[in-house]
Amino acid sequence: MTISDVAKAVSLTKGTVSRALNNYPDISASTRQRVMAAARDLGYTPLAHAQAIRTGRVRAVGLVLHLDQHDAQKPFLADFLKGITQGASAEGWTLTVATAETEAEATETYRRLVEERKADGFILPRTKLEDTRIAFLRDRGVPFVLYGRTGDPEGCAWFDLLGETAMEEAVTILAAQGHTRIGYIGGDGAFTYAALRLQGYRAGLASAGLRHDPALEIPGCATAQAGAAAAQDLLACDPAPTAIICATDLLATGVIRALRAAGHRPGETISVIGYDGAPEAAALEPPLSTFVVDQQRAGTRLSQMLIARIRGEAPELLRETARATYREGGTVAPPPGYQSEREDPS
Amino acid sequence: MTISDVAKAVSLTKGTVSRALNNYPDISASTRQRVMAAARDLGYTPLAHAQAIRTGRVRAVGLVLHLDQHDAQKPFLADFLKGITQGASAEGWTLTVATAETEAEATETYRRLVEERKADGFILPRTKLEDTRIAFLRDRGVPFVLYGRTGDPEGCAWFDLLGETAMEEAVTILAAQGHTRIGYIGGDGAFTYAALRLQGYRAGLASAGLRHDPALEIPGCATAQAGAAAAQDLLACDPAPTAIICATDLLATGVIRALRAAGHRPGETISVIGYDGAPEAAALEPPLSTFVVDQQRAGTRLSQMLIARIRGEAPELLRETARATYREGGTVAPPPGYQSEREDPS
DNA sequence: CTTCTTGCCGAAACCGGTTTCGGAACTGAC
DNA sequence: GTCAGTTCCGAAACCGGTTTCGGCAAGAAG
Repeated sequence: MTISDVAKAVSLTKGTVSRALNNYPDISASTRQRVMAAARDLGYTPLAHAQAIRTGRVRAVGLVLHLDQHDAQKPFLADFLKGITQGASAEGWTLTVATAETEAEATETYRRLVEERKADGFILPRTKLEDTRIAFLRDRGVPFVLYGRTGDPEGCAWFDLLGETAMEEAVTILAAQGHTRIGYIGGDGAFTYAALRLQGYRAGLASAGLRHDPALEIPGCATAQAGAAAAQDLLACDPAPTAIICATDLLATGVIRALRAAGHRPGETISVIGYDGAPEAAALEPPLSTFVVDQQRAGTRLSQMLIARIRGEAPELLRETARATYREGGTVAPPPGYQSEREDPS
Repeated sequence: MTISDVAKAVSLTKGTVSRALNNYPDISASTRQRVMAAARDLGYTPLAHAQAIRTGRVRAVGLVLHLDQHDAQKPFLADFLKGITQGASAEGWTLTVATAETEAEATETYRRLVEERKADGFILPRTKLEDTRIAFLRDRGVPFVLYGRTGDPEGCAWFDLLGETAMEEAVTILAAQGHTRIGYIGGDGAFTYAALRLQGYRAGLASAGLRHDPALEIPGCATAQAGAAAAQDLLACDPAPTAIICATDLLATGVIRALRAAGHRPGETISVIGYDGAPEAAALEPPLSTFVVDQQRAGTRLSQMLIARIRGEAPELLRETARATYREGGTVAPPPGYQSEREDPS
């Protein structure tokens, strides 16, 4: 069933049918109706690649997953993909997925997808402060949207969650419970989110009127093991923190394991707050108190924004942030022996 | 950089260049060398969609993820995708991903992908005994490969794991520890894997010389909650089972929660074996003893087989199975009070 | 020296769409 | 009644490849 078949059915030329279906203004309303009805009745759908040869658009968004061994993105991948495909298919677009392990392999993959034109643009997850992917795509003039922010935002569109706000809120929550020594275990500093969340932690301390002790701040942790080791270091401080904020739930799982091994009971003798809303952390006993990210919505917005970007929208107009919502688990409690000083207006 | 540019550079026509690059026999070796060198130097890569218009192939494998709320596939998705894309990209193919929540939406999605020709064939995960997707694609003559088996294998190619063998092995392992009353909690009966694993459980009982008690067999569980409820039912049996085999790790997490709530200590007072190798189950304390599935390899084989199928290989020649490997966690122990009757050759 | 192959490449059709261009028919103004 | 301006569609070029077909030239056979 080609466009020529439709043209024959309505006794028009394929060029006219094409213009009718694409809402060209030089087609009369009656003809347009007739063509559209015939196309529907005959079950005609244009071949995406046949259109692409002239329009240059394959109507596909690209996503290259960076799957090294410790990828914190894994648990949310299904929701994220669901969001992307929903946003894309609402516009008649599809999703092309590829994977890469190293940064070099990733660049090579982008290059291949661009040259073969398997995608019209890309969603870039896990952005870094200095990101070679951005440089590469910017250089080639390929549209892209960041999931996260980056060092040089020139010409970049993005969607991101305000991790810094969440970390600040975490400090506030813990301070309200009476904690004064709050530790922080941060993520890999190459990623933008890690820097922002660390800033948020510090801002939270400041606004809570708490002193910033560099010894309680352990950035640069990428794995659950690293989180566990960092937790041990924090426990060795004097005085030890009574609460620990983790930049990711992955770190938090390692932290909780280490705390248990050290004889602590998270949610009783010590408090822990994570970030992500990972299912692994929700399955713990007690469930981790954490900030839940709506990955599906992120995916949807990203694909919508990317399509807009490809259609010519200025990147400066495509910058959006959202907030993660705090989910009470069971790992937050007042510090041991703390007497809540209730407000007493009398 | 088009094929015409290459043709101009070597003073040939684009038809000749095309034939040279595609290894047609009527091109002299010297010319072929010259063309290929020029193409490489100029950085020429054919546009996939431009080729597709004549060849009818877009060189893309399709995958429609069935993401209802209780999708057991989520945790492995990253590995699975990694495998698929690696198998595909080795042949110069890519992966087109879509999602669907209901079966009707899935069919509609397949239809759209087929009509727009966004994929040349499909990998069908989570096969059912009676699968509407198979009927649909078979009817349309669209190539596909099953991840799992199905009721009517006519014209089907597949890759699958021998879940039945694993379940049989699970019984054997538990019987060797001295268990005689071994419960089984099975998955949703609509899926082929559920029926096969149940068969494997029964076969294991038979070969271990254990009586099959229907009361210890609770099939049709889809969620962790259902698993927890089933565990409570099993504990209410008289005598209660001393070990429980779960068709999936998802069920096992619910089972273990219920067992704990009932005062049991998995790995001491009761034994549990799962299946899948899910990270959530590995994060438990103690880690779940389970059968680990190499999802990445499954993905790789599936994409390789699908490409072969699309190239014309007979489906009967594309049927392959693999085995899940048992991973000792910490949830298996002899039944309480059981004295191991050691082999005593004296 | 013919004639028949064979090897090798050019020319052109083709795939299924989109887009440009030009002209016929109709309209309205004078 | 003429003429300019619209409206609307046909014709054909075009996108970037692939594939078919035919023919020229060189080599082999007689």
